[in-house]
Amino acid sequence: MTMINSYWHSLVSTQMKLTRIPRRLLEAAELVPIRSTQTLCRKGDAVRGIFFVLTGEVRLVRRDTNGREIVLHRARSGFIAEASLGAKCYHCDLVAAEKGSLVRFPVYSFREALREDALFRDAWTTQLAIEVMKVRTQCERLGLHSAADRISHYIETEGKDGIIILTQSRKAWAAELGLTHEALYRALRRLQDDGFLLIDGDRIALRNPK
Amino acid sequence: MTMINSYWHSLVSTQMKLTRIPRRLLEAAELVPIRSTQTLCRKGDAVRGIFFVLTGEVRLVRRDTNGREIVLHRARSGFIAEASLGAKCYHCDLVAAEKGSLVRFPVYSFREALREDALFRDAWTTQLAIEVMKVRTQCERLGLHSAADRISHYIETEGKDGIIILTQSRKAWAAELGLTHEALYRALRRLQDDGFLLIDGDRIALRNPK
DNA sequence: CGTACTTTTGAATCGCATCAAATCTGGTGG
DNA sequence: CCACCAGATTTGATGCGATTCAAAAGTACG
Repeated sequence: MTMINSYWHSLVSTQMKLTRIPRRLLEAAELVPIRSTQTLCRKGDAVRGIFFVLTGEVRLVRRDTNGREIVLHRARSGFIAEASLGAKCYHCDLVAAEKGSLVRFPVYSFREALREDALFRDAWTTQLAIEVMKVRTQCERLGLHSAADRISHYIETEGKDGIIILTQSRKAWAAELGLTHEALYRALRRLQDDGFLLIDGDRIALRNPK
Repeated sequence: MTMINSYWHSLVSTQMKLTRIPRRLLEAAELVPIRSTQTLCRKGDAVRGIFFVLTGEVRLVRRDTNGREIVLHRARSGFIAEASLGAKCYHCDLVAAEKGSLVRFPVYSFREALREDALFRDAWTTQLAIEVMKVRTQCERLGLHSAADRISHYIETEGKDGIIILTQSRKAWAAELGLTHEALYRALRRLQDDGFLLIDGDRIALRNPK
């Protein structure tokens, strides 16, 4: 148990760079294996835990009136649904996109830890602020009217030096970009043909990085 | 000065319901009148202050490659650019959309207040979490493919009981919805003609509120 | 080796963007 | 008070791009 805890400790600390997870909070946590497509919680469920993704991928999704999934957030390493800490019930579904594992922190222990550990609190606040900025960037992207613009924007903001290594299928990427998968395939093809993109499997590079 | 401070105090406290702004932070604050279209700060500027809108409207905007404005957030009463507290420089422009006034809190004093006042800190964290959820809702809206869906979604999430009172021009609303103003006008017209909306000036009501 | 899912392409359609232009409106200065 | 002006509102015509529906080929996994 101690070994597992120290495993969490190092992983979680890597993510929240400014501090460590307080010992007592770690001791109250629970390691949860997840299988692909598993729904961890649903919109409306009472908030029982704060989740930290260790491996695999967990998505924050809502559904439109046609039942289509809208992906609001993807977490492959780090907290997910941070905003639920202050809420009574979840505002989205949490769905695993891959097999993996996560840590569940009881809400009560989490709040207690924030109250009593200043470093942890600072890290949490920073985490929330970063999250706000990320989501704003996502809004900015969805505000662009063409598929090509959204693709460029994605590579510029999510990649490094105009290069992105995709960590999801193109179909899933299309959903994140607010496009149908067909529109994404065609836009990628055209951008490649026109010399704006260099595509090699999951590695996609902008030819004219600004 | 005392009177002005207590004026801020009541306004700011109304917004941040869970606490008060600490006295020392208020004393370090500065009242700033703003005129319409004034740019308060630009993307890339060093973060000098945290802004709280008292009256008027301030928008958080970025510009796409064509120079078109993308509105990421509108504040008519409350903090704006909260996420900049943890950053070195602003990540968006702040532009006034109306004449009004705001309070500028020096970043240093703000951080100090968060460190030393537990109630204020809790309120701030809650504020950030709420902001995350709001922006996620905005993403969800922009992920919808049709103008009609975005309009309905807006009324359902931003209005009360299926009724929204617009606090901005339709042109500005169109930008917030990620549409051209023409597309918004036409969609509104069609929704009204088809009996889905009841439009009376700035009051817009859903006919089939779910 | 079969099955489920992704990737890819095709064809048809629809809705939104774009360009244009005619009111309408609120606010300003004469 | 009125003329004027800038911006918002509204309608029209046109074209493009994304959606939709369909289907084939590729791929991963048990």
